[in-house]
Amino acid sequence: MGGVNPDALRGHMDGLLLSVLEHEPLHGYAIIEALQERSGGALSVPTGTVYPALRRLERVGYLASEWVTVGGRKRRTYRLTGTGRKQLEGERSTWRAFTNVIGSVLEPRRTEGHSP
Amino acid sequence: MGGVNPDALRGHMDGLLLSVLEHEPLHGYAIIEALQERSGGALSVPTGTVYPALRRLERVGYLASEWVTVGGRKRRTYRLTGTGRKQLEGERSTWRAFTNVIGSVLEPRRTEGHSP
DNA sequence: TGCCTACATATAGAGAGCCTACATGTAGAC
DNA sequence: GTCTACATGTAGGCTCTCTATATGTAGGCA
Repeated sequence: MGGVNPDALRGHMDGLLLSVLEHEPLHGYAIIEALQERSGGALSVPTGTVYPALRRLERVGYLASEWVTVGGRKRRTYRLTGTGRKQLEGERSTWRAFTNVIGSVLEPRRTEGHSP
Repeated sequence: MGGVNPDALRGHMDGLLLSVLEHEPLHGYAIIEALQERSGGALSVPTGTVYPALRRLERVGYLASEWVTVGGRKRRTYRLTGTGRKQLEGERSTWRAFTNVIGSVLEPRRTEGHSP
């Protein structure tokens, strides 16, 4: 449990972050919780990964952020931009292609398949 | 063609290499071709990735190698060891878990159906 | 009052592995 | 003799993720 190999996460973090922001803006801390919840507890992404990644995604224009104060606490709330939304679509089709490619090599007999 | 994001490959290379060696020993160059063939041309893994990776896998005991001369050409031929075979099993179940986790976050509640 | 936990953001530095680019060499075709 | 395919290998760079640390607020509780 909680056991996703960090190396394997490489290159998929962006899609995960964009995905949890698809329907509502969230701040970093809430994003981490959302990832954990959506994955059934399997994803525990440390703050040192998430905060820099969010800034990077904002820098390239996929996200936009603003400071919001709630109950005396300051939160930097991120939302998807238009290009971010397009990028999310791209991440999803890339993901499907990726799983097909790796799957075809790793488990040659299985042409398709998602669940056991 | 050749369109798998290098970053995404991180942490999956081992499984791919072990997998193509499952049923027969191969040398590095042939492994690269096998990866390309099995993936339908999508995987073009450069020599600078494969050769060091094979050495690493040998160092940790998943592979064993020997020099073979064929038609005047020297090949270092790799084969799976016993632990390598076990590791391959591990890589496969890790892969299934990984796709489930990422998939659950990236494409929530879409288990079937296939809309464009 | 002081302490602890949960909430919340951020950065520095390390680590690892995949890539580009280059170096080296043989065999066979033309 | 030159070119392509075959074949292996290393050096150095890049980038992302992680660990560890720093900072600060709010609320419960003894």
